[in-house]
Amino acid sequence: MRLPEKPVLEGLEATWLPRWEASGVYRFDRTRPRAEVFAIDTPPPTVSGSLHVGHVFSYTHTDVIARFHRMRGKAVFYPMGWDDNGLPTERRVQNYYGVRCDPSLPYQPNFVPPEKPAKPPLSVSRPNFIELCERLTGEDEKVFEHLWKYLGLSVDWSMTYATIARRAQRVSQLAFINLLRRGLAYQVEAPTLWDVDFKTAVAQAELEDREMPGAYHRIKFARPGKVDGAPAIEIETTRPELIPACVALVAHPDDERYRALFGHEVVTPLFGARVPVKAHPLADPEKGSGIAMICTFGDITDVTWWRELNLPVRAVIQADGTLRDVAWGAPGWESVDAERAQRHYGELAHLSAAKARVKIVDQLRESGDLVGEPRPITHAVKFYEKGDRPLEIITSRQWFFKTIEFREALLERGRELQWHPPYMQARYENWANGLNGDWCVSRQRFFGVPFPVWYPIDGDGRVQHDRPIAAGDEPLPIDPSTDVPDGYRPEQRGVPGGFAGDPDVMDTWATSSLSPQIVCGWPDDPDLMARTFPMDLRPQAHDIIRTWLFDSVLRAHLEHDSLPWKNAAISGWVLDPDRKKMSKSKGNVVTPMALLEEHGSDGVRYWAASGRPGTDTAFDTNQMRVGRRLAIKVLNASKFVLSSSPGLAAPKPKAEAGAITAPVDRAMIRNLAALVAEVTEAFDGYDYARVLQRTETFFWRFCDDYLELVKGRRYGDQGADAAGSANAALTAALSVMLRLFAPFLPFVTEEVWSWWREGSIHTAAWPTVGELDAVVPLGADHSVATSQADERAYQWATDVMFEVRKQRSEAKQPLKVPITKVTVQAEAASASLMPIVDADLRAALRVQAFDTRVGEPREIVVVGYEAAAP
RNA sequence: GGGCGGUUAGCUCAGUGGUAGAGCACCGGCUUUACACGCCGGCUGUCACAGGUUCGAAUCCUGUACCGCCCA
Repeated sequence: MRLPEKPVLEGLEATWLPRWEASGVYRFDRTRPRAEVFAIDTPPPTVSGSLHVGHVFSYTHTDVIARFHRMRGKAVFYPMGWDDNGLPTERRVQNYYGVRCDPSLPYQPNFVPPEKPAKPPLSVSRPNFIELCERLTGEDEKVFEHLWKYLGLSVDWSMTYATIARRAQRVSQLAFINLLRRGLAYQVEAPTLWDVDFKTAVAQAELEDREMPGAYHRIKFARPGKVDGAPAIEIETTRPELIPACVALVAHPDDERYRALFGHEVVTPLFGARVPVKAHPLADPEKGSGIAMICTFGDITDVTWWRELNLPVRAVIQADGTLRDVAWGAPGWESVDAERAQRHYGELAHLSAAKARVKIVDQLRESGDLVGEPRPITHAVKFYEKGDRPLEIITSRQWFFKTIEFREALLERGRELQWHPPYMQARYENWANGLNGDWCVSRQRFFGVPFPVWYPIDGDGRVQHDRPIAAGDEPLPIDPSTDVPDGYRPEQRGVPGGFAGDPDVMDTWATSSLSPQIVCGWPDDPDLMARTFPMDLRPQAHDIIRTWLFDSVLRAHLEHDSLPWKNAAISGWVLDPDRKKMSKSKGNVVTPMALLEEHGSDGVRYWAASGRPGTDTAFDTNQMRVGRRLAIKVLNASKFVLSSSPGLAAPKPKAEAGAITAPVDRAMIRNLAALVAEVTEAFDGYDYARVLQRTETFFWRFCDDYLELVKGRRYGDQGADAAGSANAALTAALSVMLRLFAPFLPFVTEEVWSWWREGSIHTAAWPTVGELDAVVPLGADHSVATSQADERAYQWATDVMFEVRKQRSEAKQPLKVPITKVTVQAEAASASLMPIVDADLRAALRVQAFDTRVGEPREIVVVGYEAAAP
């Protein structure tokens, strides 16, 4: 045993990280059967950003659980992933290098990116762009890995994956092909949510509502045939620029005001298009004038009306968000006055929706079709969560995964899953019940997993999207923009009679939702799959229940007819002192590395692990200081327990431990056994915060009360046997408490363990009640009566300590001044305990004598202090 | 508008029917032979509000207010 003279926390990370790496304590043992494995589906952080304190928070929760199961003897399967796939990486690369992707350019083999971001942005080919993405994410991943290791995550770094790497692409494409074969993946030309800046389709899961200023415009629709005198129909709309896209008006079937109009036609203002008036229950009689214009497409209700009422398409918004050219009078664009329509529309074409709105309001005002003035309102507008302008609905060809028809089965899967905390399941149910369409999985972007399909090109040069040529399983992953389908030659690409690759990439969630399959080796490593899948735990934050969690459940349900994991542990967020979510955009994010260096990894982990599952937690450096103090206390208390003769300059190993015979020692050990039972159960229920809190409380009382009480005795005041009992109890308790703390404070506990034990504490066995029972000698001592008597003695001793300490404090007497006498009056049951603890108390409190008598009420009085030396 | 969570000491939070708790902060004391990054002690409350159930409610029920989140 080698005890440091002055143990310190500083440098423990630098000491232990390389040793853990060298000894492979966190390496997954893949020879173990499924029952002995604990498999964790770790969230791959987005590499394009930077890790913030929220990541430190939630990843610590997972690590604490992983360490608990490792100590319980499980082979912990704990890989880390990097989410480098998709739009965030694209954006970061564009900004970092000052480039933009132009898919029409050829690949430049020796391309060197500009040292400083180019202005204006440099156009590069798609392969060059992807190289830059991989290069930058590679650098980011190194920084991330260093932080994770420094934090002490017990990840097996030999199993790291990336969501854009070949393995993830292969899994993603294989799963897609399987769905395609089963008819569960399909493509269709349909109105789809569309971001006009990113120029891509987006899914329902990526929407968010934002409160935006807008205005109701009251607009007249004329009734043909009754040119004069007949009252015009007035509708209200927030999007008057879509009047040229109007295909009908709609009112509620029961609305008396409009019932007579159903089946008749009205004429759009400015453009003179004849449109029918329809009835549909979704029309809200309370809203505006009770009759609405249906455009193709202003919002998702328009899509519903269009589909259910079998209306034609008259689309004006194009992919970039501007109004396209329209030839009024041509088929589909009939007008009662095509020339007038063209004149008005000509002023709108090529304007953005927002600018067209301003223009058309002028036109309506001039033509007299605007009733009154626009009425400003605030309303919820749908945005792509990463977007800057409102979503449009654009008709395009997109890939979908069937989702809606599995709604009930997915709800059942949600009920099958164990949620921690349980109420998070409501988020899942809420989302599943609110789904209004299948999952749109194609994205019109560059950096992502391509769809492994091509299309034949017919003799006239038309791409035959309804006859996709799917890649076979074996060559996957493939890139249809460079690879060639079976039966074709490269030079046939893009020519009549040849083929064309699918140009889109998959929604990143379509790949991320396969993280269990990616890490568990599906389908290429069935042996690993059998040992790890379905996994034990999915840890994640609650904001991505509707995306990552839901999609993962869907994919496992479709591919394996099972849940992907048994448990979902949902972390809360880190809130700043104003109770707002910490985020980069608010500028309130703290650099994690600086925190770890200032407070120590153990200190930061203590703060994180204090946040209960699912609960949002305030960012609180004070808690990190508390954690740091706890770690220091562990060092010092351990040194005391393990040393003897502390008066000597160099501590020596303590005397041999003996049989635990002193009642207070037995009581402490039994209390610790009760703690072990309680916290083990809490850990099994994923309530790590309770484990930490209970263990901490016990430990601190152990230091302040038990340690002080037995200090004199363990140095031999009462003879060798009495010292042996104290030393045995101290040592056993230390061993157990260190292991209870090990998942939370991996550095300091490993340091102390290394002073006196072989091997890593992190592969040591989790403490059991049985091992503590075993250190107290078996026999009559184990009777309930003896246990209770021991506990009363311990309790009585702490009561006396408290009272005497209080009086000494009130008398402002230094501890070194001996108390000459303490008179004690107590009920017989307590007074009779005095002989058992008398010697311990006299040493701990510097009391020369206790004068005890039976009586009530209980009174403990310090009679006097020895006169201080002159 | 619907749903979920929260509201306890100045701050951060425990506390699932039985005398309101911890840490931090604050005040006083103590260089004590593991630790001054420490130790001992003290102060601190309309448990958001209003009803109800109960012998008894921070805890269970109903409603209200406010905060946060999810979904429309």
